[in-house]
Amino acid sequence: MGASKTEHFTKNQNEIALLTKALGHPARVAIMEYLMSVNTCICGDIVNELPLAQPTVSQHLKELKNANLIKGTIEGNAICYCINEKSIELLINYFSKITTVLKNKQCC
Amino acid sequence: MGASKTEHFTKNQNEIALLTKALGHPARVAIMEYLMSVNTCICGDIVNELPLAQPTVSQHLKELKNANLIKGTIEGNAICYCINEKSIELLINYFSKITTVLKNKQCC
DNA sequence: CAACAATATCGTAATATTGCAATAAACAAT
DNA sequence: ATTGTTTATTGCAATATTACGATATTGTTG
Repeated sequence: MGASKTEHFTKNQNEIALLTKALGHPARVAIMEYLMSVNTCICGDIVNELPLAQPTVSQHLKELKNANLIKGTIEGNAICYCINEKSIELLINYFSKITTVLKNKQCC
Repeated sequence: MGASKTEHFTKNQNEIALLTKALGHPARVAIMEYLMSVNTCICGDIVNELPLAQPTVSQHLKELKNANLIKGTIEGNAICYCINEKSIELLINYFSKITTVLKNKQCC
């Protein structure tokens, strides 16, 4: 069918899936890394950094913003993007919880 | 076109994207959480825990295994699955690196 | 070996994603 | 007001994902 049965899963499971899905594309990982690499918010020139056409980059940015992984504020003509630290921390907490639980197991 | 231009991105970017993409579905997050919730490897009955048909679950397990997020070893008739701690740690390290870098910025 | 149990694979339909050309929208600057 | 710059939206083609019924595979047990 192709449509995810999101209604069968918990709110938290859907939230984690939304975040990780948004990161689940090399172009979007590259965007995050570029936002990370420069020492301020990025106003413009994200497109020039990627091997993709402008509409494609715009679409990827939209998805990242939709998942709350980045924030974008209009700065005159351009738009300033930067990483939403809270989402990254949420992911770190989630994965840390997993490893903590796994520490108390001895299999595999 | 629908095909990701993976060849334009770095090996690491593709690796992170592969891992996060594999997690980017609530059913697969639920599988991870179930593997985490019980105190041993799971032999069988993952299907009963999910609101999805057996072939669908099998497919999701295949994708998680493909991304190296879980390990599966044949145990007689059943298959023992458990989380691959290394991949989780890889993700924690990656996201931790991001927050560390962000700490040295003052924008947004 | 036949019957059963647990997983995997195949085939297929419904839907989603990816990518881009063309175009629009919003603002800046001359 | 016209021109240029930056970002978003639309429309569409190619491909990928999701889900599951039917069937195959593999190992267990009587």
